[in-house]
Amino acid sequence: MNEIDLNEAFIKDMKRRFVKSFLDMLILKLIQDEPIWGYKILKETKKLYQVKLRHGALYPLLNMLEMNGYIKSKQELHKGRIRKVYKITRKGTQLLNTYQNFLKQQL
Amino acid sequence: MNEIDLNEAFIKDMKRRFVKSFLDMLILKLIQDEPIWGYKILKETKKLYQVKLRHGALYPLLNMLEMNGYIKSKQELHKGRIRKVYKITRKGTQLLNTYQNFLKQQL
DNA sequence: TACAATATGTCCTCTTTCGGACATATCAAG
DNA sequence: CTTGATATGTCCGAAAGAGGACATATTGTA
Repeated sequence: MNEIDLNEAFIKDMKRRFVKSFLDMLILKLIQDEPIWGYKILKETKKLYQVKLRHGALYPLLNMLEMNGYIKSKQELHKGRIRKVYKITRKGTQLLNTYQNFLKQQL
Repeated sequence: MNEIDLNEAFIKDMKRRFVKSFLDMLILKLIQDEPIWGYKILKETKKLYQVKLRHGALYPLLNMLEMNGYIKSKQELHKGRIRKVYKITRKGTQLLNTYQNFLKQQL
């Protein structure tokens, strides 16, 4: 492995660590951008972040975020299937702001 | 728990997660600031970061960083006790730069 | 002379996390 | 009419990680 490959592997590892630790915040950020449902989050993250997000990890996480009042779901019927479309709450927005301020301090 | 306490608890949790995921980078940063040995790192982090860093976690980490060529140790005799004083290598400095650039992109 | 501090190291168990399997239902396309 | 996509959910065994114990040696202090 040359230096460039090592660097790419390192960045990939940083990404992996970051997603592992702050997945809930990244999901919250996605929901803040636009109301979205679980299945679409799976597709979006696959496309945008090259992150293998398991649905078995995502759905419990979304339910937890809602239980804590950071997001709020609304059932929408779309072509015979029920979607749980989430949008961020004021409490969720506040949390995300605190998170972003925290991150800035780490630089 | 009121809102302020919740926020403080959240920041504390973010800190915990960050240290958990990027401890090696934080240690590397400390070594970059000035050559330092393990025991002093334990004292410094306790004082500065309010992080309970176990020596049983730190020493293997330092050895791993040296094995990978990011830091280099030099044994120094101080009042009859041997200290392994570490300083950062060029490879280590490059790694830290990559890490910091990565972090900036996460904002 | 015993206890706290300095200094570095390993090891083993408990807990947490992860990845994949199991589960269910509808719809669209071949 | 079966397979793939959409959509959401639980569960469990394996792997990884954390925390504290074990280990050793010297120095400073009460």
